[in-house]
Amino acid sequence: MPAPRTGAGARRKRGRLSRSGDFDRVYRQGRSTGGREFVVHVFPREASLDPPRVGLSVSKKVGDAVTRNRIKRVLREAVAELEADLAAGSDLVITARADSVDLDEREGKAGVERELRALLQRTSAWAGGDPAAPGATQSTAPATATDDEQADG
RNA sequence: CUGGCGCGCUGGGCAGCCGCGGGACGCUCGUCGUCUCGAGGAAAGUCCGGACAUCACAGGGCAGGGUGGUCGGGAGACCGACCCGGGGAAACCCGCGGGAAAGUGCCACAGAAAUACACCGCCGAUGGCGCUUCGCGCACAGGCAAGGUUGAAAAGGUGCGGUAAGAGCGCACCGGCGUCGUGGUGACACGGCGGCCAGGUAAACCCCACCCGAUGCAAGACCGAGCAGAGCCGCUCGUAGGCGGCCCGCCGAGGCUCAGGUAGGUCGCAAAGAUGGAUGGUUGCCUCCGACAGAAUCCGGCUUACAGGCGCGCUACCACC
Repeated sequence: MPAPRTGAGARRKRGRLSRSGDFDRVYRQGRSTGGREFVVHVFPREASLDPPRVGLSVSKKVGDAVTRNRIKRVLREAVAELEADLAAGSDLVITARADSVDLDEREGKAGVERELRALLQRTSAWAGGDPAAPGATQSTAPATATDDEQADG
């Protein structure tokens, strides 16, 4: 019995969002904000001690396989720079839109990082930036927030 | 040299800093260290084939589908050489590929007629009629398919002979067909002879020869929560069981086993090898870095896309030296 547990635990990459169920939870129950190039969904989990997890979504609308790989790599580099700013225990999904290709061609990683930072600052406002009392705020806030976002988008 | 033609290679490099995935080794066992490997010629389209896997399957046939010049290789729808048709001065390039005398269908419009005809015509030798006598006239019987008309195409073409007019009826050459000979493994080529009877379409049905079981790594194999199911033990007589091994003490209504197999995991899976999916970011220099494009079970082939650069071979009409 111990063998599969350690094997699974060692394989799990930290800071990555996996499982389509996790994605669905972020989309359905999280809040979102978007710009011209990216959309960010955020969902605070209960266990706040875990490091934040980030998932990337780059659809075929963005471009062919080479283009999509490029966008994902630049996004990963940018996220690595901004990781310290992320609230612990939160899941977020970053979706690239078609205009992100132009941004990358013009400014590269620096432009992507700048846009992403702007979006994440907005999310940190409603995440409270306060990991001390996450359980109380999260139980009430997400339900209404989800409705607002769905109406907007 | 220049122009033309064919083939092959390459598909940014170097340096600094910061990163990512796999593997091996090491230890102070971790958010560790060292070493090492880490996208393509097409990774693409998924058009073929093979391996592998599960299911089906005595043998044979039908249906359905695929392939189609020859020879050699091969698992092949692939490759090489050759044959055939066309282009070029040449190197070379492009194209097609069993069978249309087994049968059926179709061939619009036009045209008299589309494998079959007689509209306009020609003749009227022979027979008939009239005049009349070795002949002439009529165009009734009949003969003809040369000429005209239509068309992409009218049952070989041109010429001479021949005839009443004509006709491969005869002859010469050409074309096609058959046959014989020679050369070639063969497709086929060349030559002799024969008689003239035969349109196209098979990516229309069809006929002939050969080949083909189905599904595809989300194949498939193993482990396996939870829920429900079956069996056994136990249910206040504080028992079964639990509190890390034992005793006391406490808690106590459930506990254990089973096959099946969901979520999930492992394997399949690799000298790149993931399973939200690594192979990157940034700075500087190289006068410029810029094409098409990102592995997902593996291996062949085909097809398609492609900036720039490099090399080799062949050819010589015209122009230049």
